[in-house]
Amino acid sequence: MTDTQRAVSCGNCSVRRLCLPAGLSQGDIDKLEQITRKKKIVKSGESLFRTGDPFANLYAIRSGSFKSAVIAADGDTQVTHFALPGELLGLDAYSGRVHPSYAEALEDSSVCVLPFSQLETLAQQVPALQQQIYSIFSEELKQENDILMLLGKRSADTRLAALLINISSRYARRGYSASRFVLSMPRTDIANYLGLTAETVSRLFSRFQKEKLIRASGRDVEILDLIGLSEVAGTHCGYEGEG
Amino acid sequence: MTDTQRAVSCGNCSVRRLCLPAGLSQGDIDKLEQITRKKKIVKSGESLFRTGDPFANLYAIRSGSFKSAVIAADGDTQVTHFALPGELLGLDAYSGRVHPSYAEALEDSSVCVLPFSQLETLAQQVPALQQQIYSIFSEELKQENDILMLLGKRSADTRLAALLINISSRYARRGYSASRFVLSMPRTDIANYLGLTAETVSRLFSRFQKEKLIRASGRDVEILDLIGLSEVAGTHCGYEGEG
DNA sequence: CGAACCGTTGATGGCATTCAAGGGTTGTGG
DNA sequence: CCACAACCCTTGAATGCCATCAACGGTTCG
Repeated sequence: MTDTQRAVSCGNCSVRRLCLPAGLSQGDIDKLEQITRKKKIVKSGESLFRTGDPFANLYAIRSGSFKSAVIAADGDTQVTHFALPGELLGLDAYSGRVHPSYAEALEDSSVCVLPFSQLETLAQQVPALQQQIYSIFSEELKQENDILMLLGKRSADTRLAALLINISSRYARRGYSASRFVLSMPRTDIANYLGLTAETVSRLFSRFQKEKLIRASGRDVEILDLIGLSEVAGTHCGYEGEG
Repeated sequence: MTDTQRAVSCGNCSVRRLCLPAGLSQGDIDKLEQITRKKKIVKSGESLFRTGDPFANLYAIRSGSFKSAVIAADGDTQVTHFALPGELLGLDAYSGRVHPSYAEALEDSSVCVLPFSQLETLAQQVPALQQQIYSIFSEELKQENDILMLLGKRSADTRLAALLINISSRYARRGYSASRFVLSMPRTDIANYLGLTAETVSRLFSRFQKEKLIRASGRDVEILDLIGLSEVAGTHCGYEGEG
């Protein structure tokens, strides 16, 4: 972990429209910047926080990606989220003052460290920030409901198709290609997240490829037939995350 | 829908320790009461709000119970939550200004209507209320993660056992018996919530009864062997909701 | 060069769904 | 008061989807 005291501030951050500053005036952003100065580098495979760690900060992803997961009593884990730049990690730790989940970098990544007590105080003074925090909480709840639908009702192929479309649209929102991207997570994480096994996911990648829906080579994915893929997803990319 | 302008205020509400007033001083509760005056009666089977309704209020359950659910593009629904007195409904509607899910009474119920704009303003002035709102959001996120684990990884019997223990502990917290209670929802809703079919749930009720874990007659349930039931749940009643 | 991890593919089996039928309860209207 | 419809719950039998077990090739890294 390293601190990079570069002149990267919210005002010129590439994901400011997707992050806490969204909807804030320049003056408010200036105030926000005073508590987002500290950055942290997390290398691929390293943890940003672990289950049980005391809650002190939220983390805003500047670059890279993370998975977050919960651990059951028997040690079994469930991946609950793949997080991309602009998204906040640690929101579920507020009520218990302890992180109930852990977050691990899927690639070399960088985050802003947000001391929550300071954020709380500032939000008390800046209604727009307050609203943005509510909005992020609310959005996350909405997304989780859509994932519940996916896990509760959908077949394996539908789940994977929905995930691919979801990731595609999230990349697109960040200015990257919607049709071609590199997955940052291994098959096992995808499988875990979707409530499947790695073998099933691998078979589905093969099948989608045979059906000319995608072209995939390892983690390199190209969507060839978005309409077809959407049909497999049943347009249950109502779970579109953010799009 | 009827208004009951009785002298039921937060200060003497039976679920105040589980609801918004938790952690507030008497003075703050007095302020809160001024925006929680309006009550609403919802009869069994009626909707409190529907998918797509504009967001204006949060609702705090005073008595009864609700299910909330999301509807997919193909009309398929997924029950996402069973809500008991003291819990808040509508939090997922903030960011989109529209209810992404609907809430339906499972029995004749009563709620407090909380105009969110007023709640927001008050929270700006009362830090303890602000914190309680964060806490409720955060708690909800934490619970959803636990449900994801249930749906993603667990067998049918584990899911049902975990739900029974969860409901039991939530009733207990509200001063009712933890070992004997009446489920307010039909088997189909339980099945939908757990990602199963009604037939499977019914079979499990029978099996649990044969194994002397519970005694059940329709929706009337008595837990005979909490230890045994917990073992089936794998102590994955880490999804304990609130216990 | 070997270990560790990752991804793929095949064969087999089990668990939950699906399809089907029947009984109990509630509520309504003749 | 009875008949009938609409639910709700239960149980049985058969199918099918996905997990499990197993083996193997590729890549990375020490």
